[in-house]
Amino acid sequence: MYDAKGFRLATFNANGIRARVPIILRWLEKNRVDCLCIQETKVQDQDFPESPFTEAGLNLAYRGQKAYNGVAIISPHEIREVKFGFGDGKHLDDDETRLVRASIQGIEIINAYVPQGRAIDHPNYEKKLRWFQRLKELLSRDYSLEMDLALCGDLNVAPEPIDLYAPERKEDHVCYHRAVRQAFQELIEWGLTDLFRRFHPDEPKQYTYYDYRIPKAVDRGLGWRIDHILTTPPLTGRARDCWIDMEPRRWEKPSDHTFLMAEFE
DNA sequence: ATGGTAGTAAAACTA
Repeated sequence: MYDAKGFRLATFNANGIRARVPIILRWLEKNRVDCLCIQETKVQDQDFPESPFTEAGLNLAYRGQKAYNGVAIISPHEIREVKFGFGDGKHLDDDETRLVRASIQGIEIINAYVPQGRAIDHPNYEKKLRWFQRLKELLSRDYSLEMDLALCGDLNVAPEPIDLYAPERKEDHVCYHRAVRQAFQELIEWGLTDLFRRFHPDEPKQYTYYDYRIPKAVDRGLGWRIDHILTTPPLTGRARDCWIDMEPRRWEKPSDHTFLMAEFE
């Protein structure tokens, strides 16, 4: 059922997991990933829809809060060493519902939902930039470049002009402003590879997020590549492909089919 | 058109 040699990893912003359970189950049936990282579950732990997944033989690790944030990992394998937040003793705000770490089949997983930032002159943007700084510190403290590590999730940053529509009009947007792009680059400089871009250099209009307030955003190509899978050198070496699952009009809403996937040997 | 809608959860917030 699952390829014993290979490992398939996916990330998905659910925007409310309770509304997405049927979609996720159907998607998992078709895609058979070894690990699915989810952001924006928007549900308290006591209300998390466990049984649809456990009855399908899947294991879960999740932490959420009422209405906002929330992260989860779903896997057919044992999910080991689950940790929430940065573990730096700071326990700031909503860290524990934005960051979950685990080890699955010997691969270290960091599933992150980076704060969106609201506006570049809003305090939340400072928080977002600090969040990237803390991610970098987390990498230095708890991980090494020799590990099989994937940092994935909704990082809320489009790294390059090719990664969003109308970049010339988005320079003051919290997901494209120079400071947040620089923060992303510092993760890359630590030694991670933007796996999607490695397999699709210079390929435009490959987006993982479409604002559902914009009519026909998918058809009009009004999207952003803000969800990412970043890998350490040994895991990059094992990677066979990375792609965005887009099957237009198969689902009702843009967010229903923007899974980012990677396959490793 | 600096708009719009989706989800959560019960009026208004985040994205």
